[in-house]
Amino acid sequence: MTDTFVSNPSFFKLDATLKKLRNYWQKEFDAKQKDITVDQWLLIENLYKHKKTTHNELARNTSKDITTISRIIELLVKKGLVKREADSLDRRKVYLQLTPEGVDKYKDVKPMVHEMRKVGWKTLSEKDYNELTRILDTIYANVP
Amino acid sequence: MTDTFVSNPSFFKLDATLKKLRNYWQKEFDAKQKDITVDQWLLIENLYKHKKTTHNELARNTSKDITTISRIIELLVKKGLVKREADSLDRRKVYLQLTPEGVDKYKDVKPMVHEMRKVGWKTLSEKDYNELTRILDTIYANVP
DNA sequence: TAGCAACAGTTGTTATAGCAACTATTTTGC
DNA sequence: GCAAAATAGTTGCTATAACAACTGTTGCTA
Repeated sequence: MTDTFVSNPSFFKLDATLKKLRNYWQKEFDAKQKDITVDQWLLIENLYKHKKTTHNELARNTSKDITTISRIIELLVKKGLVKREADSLDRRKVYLQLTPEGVDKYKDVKPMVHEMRKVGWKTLSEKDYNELTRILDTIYANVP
Repeated sequence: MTDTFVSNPSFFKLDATLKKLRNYWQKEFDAKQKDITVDQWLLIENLYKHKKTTHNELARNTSKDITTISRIIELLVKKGLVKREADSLDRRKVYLQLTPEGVDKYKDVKPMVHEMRKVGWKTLSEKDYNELTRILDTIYANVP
């Protein structure tokens, strides 16, 4: 591993790519008046897959801070897309799940997300995808 | 390009990796009481390299919104690390440059940044780095 | 079983991200 | 020349990120 390449700004490149993707997604959401943010979408997607989870599980699944989850969920509840349900045995726990409107939102937005995911990859191969996954997983594992 | 791999969450992985890196850097900065954030560091690094730039140039160089630049610079000015200087010809323009304290901060923090950059890459090769760069650049170019 | 640690979640605060609207200049087009 | 457009930067607002401190609940253990 040479010095020059270590000094190269991969942090910057990750950041720039992620911002480009996030802005693209958000502009498409706004253009089609989906009335959600990218991160709100990520929680909706996760709640659709897991049906019934706690704040903690959602935080782990999405790589988000639990305080951030708490605040995004608050917004989704206000929008009527998510409902909270207290655990009858452990009164500290609150289960989260999509409302019927939340499920509708998922089904409404899902196709355009699928198309947008294709856009970033249109000139890349499955091998590229596996390489990216491998490298990012390795960096993730290397960092304390 | 198969459907399954398109639906895989590369967005999520980028986000998670970047957060891991950012949190690691921030914790190291805090532990050694450098009294800066990761993004403040990125601006300092950029100002050290370019000596004298405008808000606009800095925004382009760092892939940050110009309003974000404006606010981070405000914090750096308050800390005495950056100074603003009006252009004598075009009174709309403000040049930014590091103060002597800003240069000291750069030289103080630079070595640990260099070490931290190594940490993420310790089990990866230069070929991996080139692959990551190529793939991220391609995604960046693919996204409108 | 009393006390305390651990756990689940919320709230306060500061920072970054981005859009819209704004001021103040400079440039352009006629 | 002068009005309109473009440019440089700031401010207001909402959202996400993360830490610290907080409430309330449950589990552990001396």
